Amino acid sequence: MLGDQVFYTISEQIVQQIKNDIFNGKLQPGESLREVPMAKKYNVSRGPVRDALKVLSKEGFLIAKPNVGVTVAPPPSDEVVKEIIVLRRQLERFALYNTLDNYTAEDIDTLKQIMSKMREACVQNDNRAFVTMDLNFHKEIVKKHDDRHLLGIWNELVFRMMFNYNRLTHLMDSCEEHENILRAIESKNIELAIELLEKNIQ
Amino acid sequence: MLGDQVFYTISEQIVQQIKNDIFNGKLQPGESLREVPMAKKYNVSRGPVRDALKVLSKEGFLIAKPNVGVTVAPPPSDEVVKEIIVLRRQLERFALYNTLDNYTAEDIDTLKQIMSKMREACVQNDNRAFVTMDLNFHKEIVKKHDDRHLLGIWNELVFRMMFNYNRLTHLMDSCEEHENILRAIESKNIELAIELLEKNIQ
DNA sequence: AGCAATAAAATTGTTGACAATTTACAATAA
DNA sequence: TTATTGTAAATTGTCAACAATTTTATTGCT
Repeated sequence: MLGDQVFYTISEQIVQQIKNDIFNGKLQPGESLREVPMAKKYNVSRGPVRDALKVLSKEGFLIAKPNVGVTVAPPPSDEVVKEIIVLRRQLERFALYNTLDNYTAEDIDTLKQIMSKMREACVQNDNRAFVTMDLNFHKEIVKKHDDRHLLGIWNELVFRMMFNYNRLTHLMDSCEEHENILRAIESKNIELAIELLEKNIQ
Repeated sequence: MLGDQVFYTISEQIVQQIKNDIFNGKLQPGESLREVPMAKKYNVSRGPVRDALKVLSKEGFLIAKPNVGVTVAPPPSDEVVKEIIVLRRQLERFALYNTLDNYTAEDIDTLKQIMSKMREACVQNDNRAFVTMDLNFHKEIVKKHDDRHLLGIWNELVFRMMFNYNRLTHLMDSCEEHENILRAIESKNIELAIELLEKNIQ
């Protein structure tokens, strides 16, 4: 899930590692994360571990309590996941609605590149890569809006969906859905693009 | 904006201080925040300053760049604020809808206490206190839902509204609106409560 | 056996120092 | 004059140690 950056601080890499451990069940809800043993495990000082835990707490993956420590957060309930989906639809609709007129060939190209990787993930039956590209596709739509706060909020929504990372199912027809969205975006058909976009978010 | 806790770490207090500085214009969008001078200013070591800057970055108040530092984020555009309001309405509606049946006398009491403080703020013409209570009122509604992820998302929305903290206007009729919401909650009139709640969010 | 008090161990919060990276400025070449 | 290179200063990232707080273990009493 690391992105455009080329180099990553130790702390950032630890964030990613812990996320992966949560996603693949190595870290269970309620489990305590201790700075000292983790620093030992990763063979670094407590500083970057501490930074990582702070970040993950704000992203909702961990629950921090001052002077006590952090525990792994439980995943959102199905009920709340459904609501997140509603919120995502609203947010992405807004983003697309306000930016579609400004899509450049470059933007389309970016989406095409993501589509290409998504297709490959379909072919390879690589669920993880597929979900990553799926989210990247949607992220590009949100990023197109120049107010970065929108992306900040979107991230907060998507982080919380990602607890169920391994349950996000790989649907071959979802590939085609994204193609259709891309086509609608390319032809600047706002109604269709939004309709297809919303349908896709689930 | 500090809440239920009794004691606060140095880092948490610095978070609050920086937020206040952003709210009252002492820190302007684009301005760099340097760990070393800030540590000097607050007469602490860099550690808690660093922690605070990390937290504020994830909350959207600051923009962090690895190895470079952090700058104050620009406020959200009016357009995005409007969207945040839409998202808030959706989220708070969801929260209230799913919890109204479970409201206890204690819950009502909590809301009444907040209302009481809000009334006082109205009387004293204290805009800051009023806005704080306004948000606390809404926060209680979201907190009533036992999945804390909902509150996490709500916080993310509200943090970004708070850039315009000093522009959030004090409306005497808003006091009454909250009273009406409270009354509808108390009598478990879901339709009315939700209608009034949504009307109030702006 | 259960509970309370105390002590010891573990852990978090903070500090100051060193390493790595970026920024600012000066000198040199085109 | 402008662009490039080199150096110094500033800053961030990380480290190890100490202080403060919490958790766990032990002891004593009922």
